[in-house]
Amino acid sequence: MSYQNTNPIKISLVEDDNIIREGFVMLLNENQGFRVVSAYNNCEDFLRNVQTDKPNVVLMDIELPGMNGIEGIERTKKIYPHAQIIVVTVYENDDLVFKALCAGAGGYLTKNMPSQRLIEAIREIMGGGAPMSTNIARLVVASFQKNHNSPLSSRETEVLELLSRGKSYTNIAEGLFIDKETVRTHIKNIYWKLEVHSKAEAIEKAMKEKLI
Amino acid sequence: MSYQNTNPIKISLVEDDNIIREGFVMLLNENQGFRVVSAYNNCEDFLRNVQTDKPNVVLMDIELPGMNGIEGIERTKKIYPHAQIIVVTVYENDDLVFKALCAGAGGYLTKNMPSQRLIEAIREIMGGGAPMSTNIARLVVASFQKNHNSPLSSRETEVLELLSRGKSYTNIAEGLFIDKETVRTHIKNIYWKLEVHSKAEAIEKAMKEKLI
DNA sequence: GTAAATACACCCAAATTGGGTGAGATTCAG
DNA sequence: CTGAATCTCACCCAATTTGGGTGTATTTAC
Repeated sequence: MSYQNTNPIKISLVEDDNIIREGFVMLLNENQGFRVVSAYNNCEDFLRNVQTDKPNVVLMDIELPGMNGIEGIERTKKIYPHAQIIVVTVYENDDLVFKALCAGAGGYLTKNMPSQRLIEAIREIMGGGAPMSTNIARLVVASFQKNHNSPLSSRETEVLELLSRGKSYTNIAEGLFIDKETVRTHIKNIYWKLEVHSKAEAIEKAMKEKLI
Repeated sequence: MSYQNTNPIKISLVEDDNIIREGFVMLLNENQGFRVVSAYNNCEDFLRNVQTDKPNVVLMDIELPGMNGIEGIERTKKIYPHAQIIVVTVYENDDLVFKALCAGAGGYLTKNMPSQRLIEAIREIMGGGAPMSTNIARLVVASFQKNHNSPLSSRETEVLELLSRGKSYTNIAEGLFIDKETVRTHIKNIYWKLEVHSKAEAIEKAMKEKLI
């Protein structure tokens, strides 16, 4: 599949650093397959024009004057969901990564990448992928992994899992084909092991320690 | 960083197809930086030897005779957590991908990749990354994204979010600095909008439709 | 064979939940 | 500017849920 012989990929940039922004414009426009249709130093201006710019891909910074990038991603997805958004930032902070992805980012790159990586990333996201820097990919995958040293038995974990989905003791008992009293015993033991005294505390602690 | 001048990366294979397994062995051993220390056609044999094989990286198939790969990943992580596990399979099924990652896989490749991608992936995972096929990465990232056409208002979403963490009405009211009665009203409206009649149903539906 | 895990029983009181109905204040789009 | 949606609070009621206590029996794993 070659993009050279078809319509160029339309790109919008949102980046407040003039040097970097202009650098990206030049880098991308050099490439036959790409066309930078707009470049802004803030989200507000970008959002006002996104529906006329109609970009295929948006490269979005996070730290911006005025509205931040996370909010910007959310709003973009609301008014022009067709756009694929790649975050390009210096921040490798866990929290920010997940917030960006939850808000609708389709990729996440850190600025210390070689510039060629940017080109690849745009091709990747247009080809149905989700370009991420090495460390980001690891962060994302690690977020799925459970704690392999759980103090809870597998049955207890099962019970807590159902409890965390809002099920009542009765519900859980039915789901596991055991008596409600047995569920209660399990939950008492879970509370004792986790040193908590309520559903909410148990779920919070279990989430934090990746037990469920 | 060159692996050629240091200790080779030790690799174990778990793959029941003889042709593919032997193909991987040859491909990897051709490479100076790698050494295949063992290759099995089932998980059971692998698990018996992993502590003596001491692989850095394990390439694991999912569909296997006897114990399946997901179970295999879990057990491997229990008895030899040091190993980095890359799933190599034909299955691109959502459920399987997430189960594998939850179980402890650090990467996920589909078998239709060019063989060179396997080499890259092993280097990637040893370098702190999480190698994934294009479609898999998209699946994983998409799993974070919320539905941008939620029928719920932002306040209602906030309430449902707290409810899904096991909080009681009282808890939620305190957390949002509003009255318990207001929380009740929100929840009644949530139930009406989602056409459900209980906490568990609301959470289930909200999760399914990615409202929270 | 001992410890952990799993399962069940009964007591009790406080808290939670779901449903109904109504209503004032604010915000936002047409 | 107006009407719809949202956010806020109030009071009624009954059934269910929850957390804590204590005790027991069977199975499983090391």
